[in-house]
Amino acid sequence: MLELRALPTDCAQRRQESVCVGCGARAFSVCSSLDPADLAGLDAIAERVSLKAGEALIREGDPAVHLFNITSGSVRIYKLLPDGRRQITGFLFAGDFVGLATGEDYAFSGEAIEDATLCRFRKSEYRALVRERPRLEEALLDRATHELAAAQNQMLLLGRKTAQERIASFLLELPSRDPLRPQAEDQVRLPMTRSEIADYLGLTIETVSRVLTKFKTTGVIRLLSLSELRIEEPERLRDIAEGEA
Amino acid sequence: MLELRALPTDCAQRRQESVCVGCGARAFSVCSSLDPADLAGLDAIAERVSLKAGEALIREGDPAVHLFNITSGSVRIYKLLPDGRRQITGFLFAGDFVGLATGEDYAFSGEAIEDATLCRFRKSEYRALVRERPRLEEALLDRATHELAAAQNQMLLLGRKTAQERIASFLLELPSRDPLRPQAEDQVRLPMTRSEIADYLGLTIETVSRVLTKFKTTGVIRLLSLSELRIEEPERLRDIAEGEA
DNA sequence: GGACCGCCTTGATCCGCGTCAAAAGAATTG
DNA sequence: CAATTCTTTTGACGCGGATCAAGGCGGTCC
Repeated sequence: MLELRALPTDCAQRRQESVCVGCGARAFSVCSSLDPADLAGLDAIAERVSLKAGEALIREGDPAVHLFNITSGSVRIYKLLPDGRRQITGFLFAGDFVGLATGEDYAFSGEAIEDATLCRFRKSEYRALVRERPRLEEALLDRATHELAAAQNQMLLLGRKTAQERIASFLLELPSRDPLRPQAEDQVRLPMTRSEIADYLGLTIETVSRVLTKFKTTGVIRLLSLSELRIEEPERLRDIAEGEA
Repeated sequence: MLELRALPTDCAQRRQESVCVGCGARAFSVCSSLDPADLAGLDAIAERVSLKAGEALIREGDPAVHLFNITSGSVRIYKLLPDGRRQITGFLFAGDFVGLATGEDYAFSGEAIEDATLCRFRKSEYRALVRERPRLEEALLDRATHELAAAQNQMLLLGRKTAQERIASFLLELPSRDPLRPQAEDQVRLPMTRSEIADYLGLTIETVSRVLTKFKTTGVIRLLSLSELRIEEPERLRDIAEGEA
């Protein structure tokens, strides 16, 4: 199947272009570094996948055969300890690449938080393509670099910040994440549950809930609904996030 | 100076080759992916630097002008909160690359733990070189990938493991880190202080000390000196690290 | 609309690890 | 080698956040 698609027939070309060219997430993804000609090459090996909320994308320990680009929705990636303790290592949105930190086997699991659509690539084919497209490789390295910096911030958060500081940091970082839903900086959408926030911040749901309540009663934020809030005093929240309060 | 060195004169060539070709850390670093011809190009832009224990390499917030390859010794990289809380995000050894997770400015500080030697590159020159050497870029992406996987493990550790589990994990990961001092898997050298271990694991020095004492009294490890220990029961330590004890 | 169910909030209690304090080693210096 | 200083160990105590336990609040499904 895949080999057929890669044939440079008019039909295949047209069919494929219609996918990537019209992709709403292209501008935010590594694909943006490909010119139209290269894009066809990507198209040729891309499969579209859609997931319902909660469905798994990859499972820790499985052989890493696929890589993904998220085109809409959101995804959580996480690691588990044998007794079930979970650490969510990232929330990913449209444009994000899944599978960078991957060797032979997946080192983490990934599931859709909300309904999501993705582009799926065979790792072997993707690597071959990357090797011929220096700009794509550069874009991947760039992304890896950003993720490493983000990971270091998260280590600082997990290792040294209090519960209040963690949640303040989280609320400030989130709104800038989903490019398909650009929102005012002080408007925060929480597509994930309290339990997921807790597992991302190294806390329990009770603590997350309590701190949010405290932020609410002190007027720093306002809860519009369970999954929507607004930052009333960004200054104070920033101070809290950096431990200056 | 650098321009001069890059001139392809016989003299410069010889002088440069003598550095990289004889480099004891080459086999473990990204440089290993360069063939002898390319190595000369790297030589041309490399400066050798040596640091005494405690000296700073880069400082968080400074413009990121240099990148480094460690050729001997060890380095700590860390981030600080305004009030001085420190999170060490990594210990680096010979062959490790410093500056991957770097944008315009350094996002972390780096200091030598022990006396160390490094190769220093101007970021702009290094990037230019990388662009012409796909294999080097590939090697960098590979390294970034591994560091990302390691970062996710560290997030799991910081977010969800107990003090005992953290220290057990740490003791198991360390011996494999310094390629210039290959040691039996059960022999662990600790070039860093308790305070640095604590700041790496999100604990206090007191807790680190107490847990090590406990491991000692229960016979899991034996302290040979302050900075040298031996794992007596690797099995049990592995169980503890994964929360199965 | 009522009953169920999953998620979230709130309260009471507990405990692992941080904090504070002091003593015991190591390392460094003159 | 004595004196100083820094690091590590050990002990007593306290607190932030986990755990345990209800209760509230939407949703969804008959």
